[in-house]
Amino acid sequence: MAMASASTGRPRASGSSLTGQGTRADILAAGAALFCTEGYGGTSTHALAAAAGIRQASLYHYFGGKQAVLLELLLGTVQPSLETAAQLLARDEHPAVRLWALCVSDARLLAAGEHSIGSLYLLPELADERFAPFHERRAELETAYRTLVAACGVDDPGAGAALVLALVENVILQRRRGAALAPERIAEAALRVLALDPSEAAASGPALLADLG
Amino acid sequence: MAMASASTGRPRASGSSLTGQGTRADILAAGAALFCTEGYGGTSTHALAAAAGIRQASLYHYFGGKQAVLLELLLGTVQPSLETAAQLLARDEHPAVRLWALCVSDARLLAAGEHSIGSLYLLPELADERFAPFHERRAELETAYRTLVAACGVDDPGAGAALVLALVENVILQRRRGAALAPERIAEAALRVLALDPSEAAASGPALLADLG
DNA sequence: TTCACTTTCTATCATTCGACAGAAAGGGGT
DNA sequence: ACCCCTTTCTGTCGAATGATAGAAAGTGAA
Repeated sequence: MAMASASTGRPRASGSSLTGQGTRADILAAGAALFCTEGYGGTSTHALAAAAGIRQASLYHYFGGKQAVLLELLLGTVQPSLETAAQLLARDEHPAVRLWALCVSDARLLAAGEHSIGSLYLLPELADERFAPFHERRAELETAYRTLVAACGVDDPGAGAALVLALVENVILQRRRGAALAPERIAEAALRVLALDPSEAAASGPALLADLG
Repeated sequence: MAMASASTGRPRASGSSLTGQGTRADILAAGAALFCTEGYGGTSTHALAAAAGIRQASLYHYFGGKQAVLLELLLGTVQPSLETAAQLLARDEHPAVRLWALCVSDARLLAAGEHSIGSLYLLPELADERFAPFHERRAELETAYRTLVAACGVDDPGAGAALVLALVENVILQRRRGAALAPERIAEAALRVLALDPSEAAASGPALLADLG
């Protein structure tokens, strides 16, 4: 089967693959950078390939097209959030503490990476039905938030979850404009917006977070 | 000089100008709709012209290009917010009440219109320096928020304003996903996130809002 | 009517787009 | 050595892109 050793075939034209993870990863990295800065429609397959260090036609060996690159980026971005959410839902700490941890975790994910990959969430082109798989996962994440908010005893969990997500998601725009608030700060604000006392969650939250791995 | 009566010259090919405001307004309306749904790079001058009911080349008679259309849309969108903010800063009601009113006003503006025009704020292409005039106005608005937050006695007005704006701006994404929270609800949450009591602001806020016109 | 002006059109330009076909270049297994 | 497979390339396609030039079609005032 010749398991992908990622360095077979004709050698790469430029020795740019510094991460050494293979061409496919290079394309994804290039897509993350370009889609975030130039937009989706503003990024041509040519530019995408050039940024990845390959020719335009070679792109089609790895992906069906631009939209396949974006979809994979999107799915890869929600997945860590979903996994953390699932872990936290199965726990039995106080709901407010778990919600705090989820907020911190997601805010960190959105703040991480060279180019804020969460920026992809904001692309208008995401309305296209080809990205429906992403929206499904995203809806699952929102459900997780709603479940935790409901467990906190908030009267309107739907609205509460929307407010909490608003604070967390805004990290994306904050990063775009310069510097973002500290994740812990956002998590505290999230509890405050639900009319909950953030002090105890902020105290025992870090331990829970460290326990997740 | 023949002041623009907006109906001179050769008659429009299609009688689509239902608003009757002239071709320029048609182009802006088409731009708002297309940029929000297809993105900036995803909208061609051809599509823009077609949606406005004119030919592609005629676009260049009214605007220097796509970017001029977007810039005018952006500036036209912040302006109402800035005017309301200026009015509220000159008032002498309690700061929390004025902040409440500003949040409600902006949330309403973002929720209004057929296509959420605030969606334009999220376009990645806005990083281009050609849109610098917009970012300046936008920074002024943030300063207004910060001033009001500071007047409320919050210890870190910069972070506070960022959190409040996060809640207000998220109306854009909420609309995109379906239905947005009520503006009053967001304003209350904004005060709560600052550890302020929203009850009195929610009580006397509507009167202030009605007084602005 | 004639003139100046505005608006909109058709036609065209070089460039770039996404996508495909097919060849070249290497590695690994036998 | 040979063959198979993967990777990457060059070359090319029709269609679409942004932009310009110049003509046609209308208005209102002199």
